[in-house]
Amino acid sequence: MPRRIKSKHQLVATLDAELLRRVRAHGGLSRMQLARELKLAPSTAGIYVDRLVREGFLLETETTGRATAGRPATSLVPNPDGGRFIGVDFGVPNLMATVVDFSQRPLRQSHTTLRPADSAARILAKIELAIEEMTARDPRPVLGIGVGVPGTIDPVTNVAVHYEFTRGWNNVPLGARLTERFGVPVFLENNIRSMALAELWFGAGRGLRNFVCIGIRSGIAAGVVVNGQLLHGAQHRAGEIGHWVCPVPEELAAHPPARRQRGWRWQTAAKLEQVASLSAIVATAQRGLKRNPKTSLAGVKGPLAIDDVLAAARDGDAFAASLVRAAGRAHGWVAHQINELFNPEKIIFAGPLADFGDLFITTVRETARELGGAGCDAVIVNSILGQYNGAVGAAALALHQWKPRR
Amino acid sequence: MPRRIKSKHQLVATLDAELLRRVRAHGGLSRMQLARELKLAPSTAGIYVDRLVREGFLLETETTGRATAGRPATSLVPNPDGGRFIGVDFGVPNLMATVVDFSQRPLRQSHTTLRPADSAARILAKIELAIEEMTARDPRPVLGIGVGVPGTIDPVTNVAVHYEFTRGWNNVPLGARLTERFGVPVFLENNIRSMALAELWFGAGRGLRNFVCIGIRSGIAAGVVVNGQLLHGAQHRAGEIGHWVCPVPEELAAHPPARRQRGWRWQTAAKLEQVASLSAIVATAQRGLKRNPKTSLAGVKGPLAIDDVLAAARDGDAFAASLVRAAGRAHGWVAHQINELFNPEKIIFAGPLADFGDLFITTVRETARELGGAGCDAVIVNSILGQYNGAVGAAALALHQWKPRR
DNA sequence: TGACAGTAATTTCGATTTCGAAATAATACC
DNA sequence: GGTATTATTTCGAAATCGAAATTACTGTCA
Repeated sequence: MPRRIKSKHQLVATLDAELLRRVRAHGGLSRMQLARELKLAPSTAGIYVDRLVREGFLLETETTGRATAGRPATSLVPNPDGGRFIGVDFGVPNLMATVVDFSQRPLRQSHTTLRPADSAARILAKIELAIEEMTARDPRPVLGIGVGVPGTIDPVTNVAVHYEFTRGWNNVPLGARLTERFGVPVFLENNIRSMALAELWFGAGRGLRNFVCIGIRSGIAAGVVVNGQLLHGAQHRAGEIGHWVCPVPEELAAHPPARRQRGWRWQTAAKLEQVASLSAIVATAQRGLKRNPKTSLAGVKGPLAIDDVLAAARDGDAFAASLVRAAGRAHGWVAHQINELFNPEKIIFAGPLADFGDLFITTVRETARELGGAGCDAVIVNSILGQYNGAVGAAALALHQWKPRR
Repeated sequence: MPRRIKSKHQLVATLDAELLRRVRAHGGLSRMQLARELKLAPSTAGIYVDRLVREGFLLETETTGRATAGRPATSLVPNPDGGRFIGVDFGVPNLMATVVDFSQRPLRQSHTTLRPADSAARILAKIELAIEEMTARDPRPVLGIGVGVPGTIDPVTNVAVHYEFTRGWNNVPLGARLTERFGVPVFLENNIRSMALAELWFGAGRGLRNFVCIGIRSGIAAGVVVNGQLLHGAQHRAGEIGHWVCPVPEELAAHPPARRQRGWRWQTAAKLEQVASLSAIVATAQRGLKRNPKTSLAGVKGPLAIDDVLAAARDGDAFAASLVRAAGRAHGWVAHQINELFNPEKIIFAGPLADFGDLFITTVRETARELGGAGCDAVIVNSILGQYNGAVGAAALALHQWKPRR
């Protein structure tokens, strides 16, 4: 007789949640399929499902056309009215929020900006405002809140431990604060990791057990999924590839090189973030304006923004395009390193460069293939989830942890 | 992040096996401690322990001096006579074998060499011979065999899939072959990963949940432990950092550089393995003999071996020492990258360079600290397990999977 | 068209496992 | 000797299993 390690308590505690997760992931499963997936006796699966149906969290749906013999399965889907979850994701310039229903469909979204000068208190206030906005004029209960936070967090105490680019952002008791304010469970996660969760549950990572999501915004970080689970590291600081010391594509080097080495340059001090993040690209563009008088970027009023560079590249501006391509080379190197180390099924790029289109990702692929010799096993793709990516992942974080109280 | 149900077949196969693992790890646990660790009711823990004692796999030991009030706990330890396990680890030049008893104490070890020209069949024969030698003149039953194999393996089918440096080493049904021959369960693992297992269970990784073990032999690879489990990757090919494209320390560059860049050099094509593996170091030493007439290495007869270089470095030869230091720099860069990506508790170096002493590891630490700016969170250490490292890990692999049949 | 075989999902219903709380055991400290 | 404290065992209750019904279909053949 096979013995289970999970005690009754632990099993009961998580079985409801796990069952709901599977149903959400597949969008409709029968009792038998659930029993097989969770390795439960059919009778046990039945007991749980029946209870969740009775409580209004699952709906039994009519079986759609089958052609197989045998009693048709009754499909179970999450009841959209089971409750709502809120997700917030913020980074240096943007704060995104979303509400999703119980079947994880987004109901509403909002977007505000944060200023680099904003204090921790100000950011907290803006988060609370965004959450209120999401719950306004909708009587259905909110069951949980997820927040994607830049920097390191402690998912046990729900404290935002540190973020290097916001003053005073140290040991902010974000979880406690929001729980107190809204009276529902709050879950924190690092924001690149919540992007990875979004990929895992809705995006290019659906159904995969091993993939890496690389988020390129003002910083660069990786969310790593191993065996279907997020990698956190000893101090929840895993994925900081922005600090990787990397080769520098010619075009992105701070000073023109003395001598070309097949288009790359090595500097001891070059961190990936200072080379191929959005802010680094903008800075390089700014520096290069004089040397590239023909570029359409010269006509931009005020300080350059990444959107200017991307728009110019899209319109065929050679200088802007060369910068995008150079960033693609740097990230191709990253993809190669990650592929060799993790051997993931996919490497997913997220952020404005990914939303931008083919020029970037094609260069990434080419570079990774070149460096890999035999080729790169991992499929390299752009995220297709768009900019609410992190917020949706954060909402799903709360949604996926939630379980009915027994 | 999904808290996954450890259902019966998933993470922890059976309570019996898990219980034995815990007892081995702690070297003596009471029923209560086991119940707490495994989150079982005390009564349940009691049932399992009693049965294992009855069957002769656990021994109840006298309680050693305590000072606490309350009924003293009866400590449980594995019965050394519960059975023996054999571990084999082979790489390009060496084949190591060991037998351990049921309490994972090594009983005997052996060492043979393989020649690069050896065919797959010849290697298989040598493995079988080594195993026989281990079981000879000892009537106690062998319960399992673990093998650390270079290259990729499939732990499900127990096939050695591929190894680039051995001719004909493709889809070798090593597991089936040995099971048939010896009639016991056989487990395969990649050999760097079995080194990591040895560290996890006996070495510098004891008690840690997140660490990385870097093995430097004729190739370079990493065994990664995340949440107490080995990382395998989608095709069981994770950890191939030997293929990483890396900066090249001056001293190890194939051609003297045109211009120094703070002691490093970047080449698009430089793979870590071609720069800082044992064979690369030997090759560089050989190449550098002419330019360094004063080195004691010039006096070595025949082709250089890595031991010559290490011995010379230990004796104060400046050229040899500079090569060791340069390898340390390269691996310091590796440690930095790994630290940022995984945020492990430790980074453990294994192989002759680690056995060699401080010169190497100190340079690694310094370089990692420099590159990390704020410093490197992970503790960087040498393995202290010596060269039977992988064999012991392989034996433990079998030992830890084993469970009494019910 | 309607019995009937075939098939697969679900339920039913004891059997088994595991739990949880209370009882018991074995010590230290007073 | 009594009390406090912790480990282990006891024992009824709850969870889960597994195999055997039962149900609800499809397809086939008279």
